[in-house]
Amino acid sequence: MLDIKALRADPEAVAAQLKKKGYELDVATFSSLEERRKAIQIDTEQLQQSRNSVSKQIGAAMKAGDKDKAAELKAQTATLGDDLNAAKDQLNEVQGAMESLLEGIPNIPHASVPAGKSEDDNVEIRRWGEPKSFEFTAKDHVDLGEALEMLDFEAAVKVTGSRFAVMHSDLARLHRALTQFMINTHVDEHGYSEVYVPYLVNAHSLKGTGQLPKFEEDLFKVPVDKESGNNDLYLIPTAEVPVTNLVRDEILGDINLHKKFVAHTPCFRSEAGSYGRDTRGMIRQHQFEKVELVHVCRPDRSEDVLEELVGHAEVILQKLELPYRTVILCGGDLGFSAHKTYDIEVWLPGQEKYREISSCSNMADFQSRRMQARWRNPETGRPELAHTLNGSGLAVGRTLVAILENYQNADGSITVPEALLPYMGGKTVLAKA
RNA sequence: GGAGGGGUGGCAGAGCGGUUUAAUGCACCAGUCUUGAAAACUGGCGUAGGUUAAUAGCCUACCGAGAGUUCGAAUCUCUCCUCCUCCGCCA
Repeated sequence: MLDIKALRADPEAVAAQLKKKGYELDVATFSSLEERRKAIQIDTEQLQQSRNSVSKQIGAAMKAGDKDKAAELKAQTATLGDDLNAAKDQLNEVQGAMESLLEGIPNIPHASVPAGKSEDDNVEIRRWGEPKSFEFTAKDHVDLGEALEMLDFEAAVKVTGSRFAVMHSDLARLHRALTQFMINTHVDEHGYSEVYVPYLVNAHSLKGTGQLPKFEEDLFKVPVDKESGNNDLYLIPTAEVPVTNLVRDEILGDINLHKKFVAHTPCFRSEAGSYGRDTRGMIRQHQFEKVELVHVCRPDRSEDVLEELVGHAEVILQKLELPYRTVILCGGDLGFSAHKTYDIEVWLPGQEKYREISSCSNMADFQSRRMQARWRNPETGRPELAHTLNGSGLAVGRTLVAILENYQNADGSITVPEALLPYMGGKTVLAKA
């Protein structure tokens, strides 16, 4: 959510910044709504004030035993109640309208975000590693995994449906090894605090991180009370939701506020609207594992923290010796809540393309404002909004895809990356039994 | 799943229809005293919104959440959430 005070002060300036994101802010609607809100709120509060004052006088009269005076004062309030209720209704309506308007406005992009409409306009920042040249025709992970009889999409269709996967034996172990390797690296070498969180969350949390109310169709909903639908839960689309919401409604006291969490969770996405995209293989699934990094920091640090965060994610690919490039997202490709985002794209020989494997974003105060995540600034002594950031470190399923395709051998076997050997119980190669 | 009891400021804890402007204690901050500290004493000490040049005043709201009764609700009623105790079931 944007700062309504900034919007009031200069809506045109905010609109100009949002334009970079391809979002047209309706300044006229905002301004007229704001004018109504102001008038109605002042009116309502004045009515409340007079009611409070009369009630107090009635109380005093009752106490003094002056029943006539009390009755007389009561008579005065005859229409006050109705007027007040009417005013309150109006106020609720206009405030509700203002809130939904605000909730629908995306975050403002950082000054360093390049202009552009789509992912084609993202700007490459750096490359690491050289795409390996094979002396044979490189296969994609589906052909490799199925030939090894370790990856089975048909079984997943039978058990559940499309966009799910079943993994067997050494491949399942490699998948698990990746998760352990990533978490250990972030905890032992990057100083993250490991956290285990629920995979089902309430609507309040999703509102805090910005998935609701706008993107409900991307989520899997789990009905709890079928009749009222009031307390329905949602499967998390990313650990960002439960982890970032740990600081919701908190005022953190740390003098140099900086929390770093790492969490491994499955992620569930309905992928509504992506029919036909990446239908082959494990690239786009309804369920996938992800190791997520979340930072909560003081506002003046978030720019630097974003650079640290991207670096931590990149280390995983470097240790796995997987070639990648890092891009900064252009305004048009930036997510709803993001202030600035770097994507890390890993080289996939099967597609001969760099594909997204991590997305690291500074949300600035956009999420904090929604969820009232604050810290006490020792310089002012007052609670101020913290900044939140998150990034994949990394998407486990896609990393597995990258390993299959980059570490494939001519006979269809897969060499285990050196960094994962300690987790593989002596296995050095994935080969057909 | 059944029975009962709770949710009040950073914490503990009173209040159970009307000067509540939420007592009191602890913690915290400032001051007095002191060479310094402690103790003692004095004062301060919530959050959000509105208005405003203002982080000055003033106003409004907030006692788990929402709705209701009332001139007036922390206090009464209803619904929900949540915690605790006991019983049952259970990885």
